[in-house]
Amino acid sequence: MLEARVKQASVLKKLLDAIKELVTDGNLDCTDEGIALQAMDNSHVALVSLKLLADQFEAYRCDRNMPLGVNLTSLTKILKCAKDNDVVTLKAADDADSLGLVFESPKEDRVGEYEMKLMDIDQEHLGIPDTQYDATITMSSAEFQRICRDLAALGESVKIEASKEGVRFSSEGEVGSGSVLLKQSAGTERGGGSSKNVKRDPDEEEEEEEEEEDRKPDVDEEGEDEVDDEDRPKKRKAANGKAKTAKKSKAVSSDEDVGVSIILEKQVSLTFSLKYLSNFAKSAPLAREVSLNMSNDVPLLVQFDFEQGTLQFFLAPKISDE
Amino acid sequence: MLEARVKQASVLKKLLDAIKELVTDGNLDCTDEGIALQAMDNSHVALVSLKLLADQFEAYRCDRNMPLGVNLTSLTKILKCAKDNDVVTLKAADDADSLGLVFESPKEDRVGEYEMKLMDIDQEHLGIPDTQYDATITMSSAEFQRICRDLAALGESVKIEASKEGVRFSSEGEVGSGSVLLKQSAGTERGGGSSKNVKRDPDEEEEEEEEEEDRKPDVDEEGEDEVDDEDRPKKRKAANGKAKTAKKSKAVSSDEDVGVSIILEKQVSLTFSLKYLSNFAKSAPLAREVSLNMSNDVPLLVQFDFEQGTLQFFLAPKISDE
DNA sequence: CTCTCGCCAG
DNA sequence: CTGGCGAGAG
Repeated sequence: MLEARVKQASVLKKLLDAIKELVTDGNLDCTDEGIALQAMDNSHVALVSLKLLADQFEAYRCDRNMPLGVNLTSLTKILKCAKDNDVVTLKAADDADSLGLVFESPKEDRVGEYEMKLMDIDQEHLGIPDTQYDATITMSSAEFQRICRDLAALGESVKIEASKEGVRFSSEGEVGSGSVLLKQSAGTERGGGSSKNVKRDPDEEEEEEEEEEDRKPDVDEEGEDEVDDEDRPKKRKAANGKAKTAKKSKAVSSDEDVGVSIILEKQVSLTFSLKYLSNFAKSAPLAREVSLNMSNDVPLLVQFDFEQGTLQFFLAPKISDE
Repeated sequence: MLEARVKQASVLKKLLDAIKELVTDGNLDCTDEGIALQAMDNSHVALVSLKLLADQFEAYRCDRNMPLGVNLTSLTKILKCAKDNDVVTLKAADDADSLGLVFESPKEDRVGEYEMKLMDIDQEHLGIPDTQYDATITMSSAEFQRICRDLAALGESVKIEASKEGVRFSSEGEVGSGSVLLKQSAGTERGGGSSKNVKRDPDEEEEEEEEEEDRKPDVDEEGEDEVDDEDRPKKRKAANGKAKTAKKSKAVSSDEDVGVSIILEKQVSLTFSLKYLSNFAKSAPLAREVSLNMSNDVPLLVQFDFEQGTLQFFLAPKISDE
């Protein structure tokens, strides 16, 4: 059986708000590691991958792996019956054909109990390769959302160009064209080689400043990128792990300005459908930061790390990237 | 002639928002006691009864009883021409075929004068029996509205079950089923026999506690209900009066949490159309509290007591209560 | 989290 | 034309 307790219904509500437009049905894959959902969007263009970690639940128990086929529209409806601060408990018996949801008010004077019918969903579970990206941009999720909304007023697609100086989002259409350039935050500039300290956590800046002196700042370009290729990926992976951990502790605590950080192996310039990016950006309420991970001619990964887990979106670039 | 002055146009606006969907035409019965409107809803399923008391008007004069047949849709349109804080004066000459409305800004620097055509409405004035109900639930009107909205997402009807422990609203439909249980607020639990002090006003709790010792708390079930039937109704009626008065003084002043109180003669379980209940719940802006009065197989009374009077809705239960 | 505005459906 | 729903702002 499954029994998973979430302290704040708002987290689940935000998650569903974030993905329900892209995906209407999907399997909640429940294991002892947590709950995951992976699905192509309705038009099979984008991929959504959600992971909720077992140890980040208020309480979690899953005796047996089970895929719970849910209609996300229905789930959204039912979650609307919970107030943001309610404690939510998800329950499913083995082989159950319904998912139980219990909403308890913090004062425990109000209990809502709901049952949602489940469905069988044939799921091609896609393995997602653990790609190393040429450019990783970390920025405020709200800013990302704002940029998508602004540029969507102009055109259908956005060109994202990442260089050492910053990242440029540009779009054009009937009424005109526009672009937003975000400069890398001071003190965080990194070339491809100096990739150990990835996280833009202000608390870590001192440490980073020191290490910077032992390194070669701002000198690496594509040519050099080739030389130490066997070494770097491993380092970067470690850094990513650190970034994630640090972010989790911050997501709830601080609301100071999120800077823009760019980790660059190689300049990239890719064009994406703004319709999809705007949809991805709806996850902004989940996490202060978003990371955009890009390599030329490879699907973009847009990732939100939040308290309870990770939400990833993948989207292939438009072919004509000009 | 009639001349009735209301200090805040917002009250009238809220009233019309609350009933205009149910009733499109009705007689404003003006007497020296005040203004009343009673009408079946458009589909003749529910009954709406509004009473505005003469002495709660800023000024009130009615020389002669007169029914003013108004189209509530038109009245709503005209009231939209008033700002919330305007002082409204309703005027009607004897045998007039129109109702005059004057909107004066509080600073008296703006006066709007409107005339609305009246219509002749044949009205079967229904006597509403002064029923004693087996269960009276008093709760936050906002919460009531919320529950109606939530459950309306699931099904067409709601089963309301009142017991000593609390009240449960439940509904089911295509996507699943749901129920909300509201527990009676602490210190307010009452059986049917101890029904003199009805109001859940915290200020009165001490008094209630004392009197309770002279009574038989929580021991009455159906069997006993029969024995003192001649005695209890009178007591309870007095209590209802008290409740109303106390509520009025609170409606505007405090916004502390409204608890849930349940006065129970007998457990009841009734099923109602959520469409109608949701419509009733639209009156929530009028009053912090709502009372649901139920007896098995008898129409539900949903009552809102507000500063200027009382708004009641009656709805027959669905036949299949299960 | 509530209220208001704009969009979509009946 | 009106009401319900979803999104954005205070």
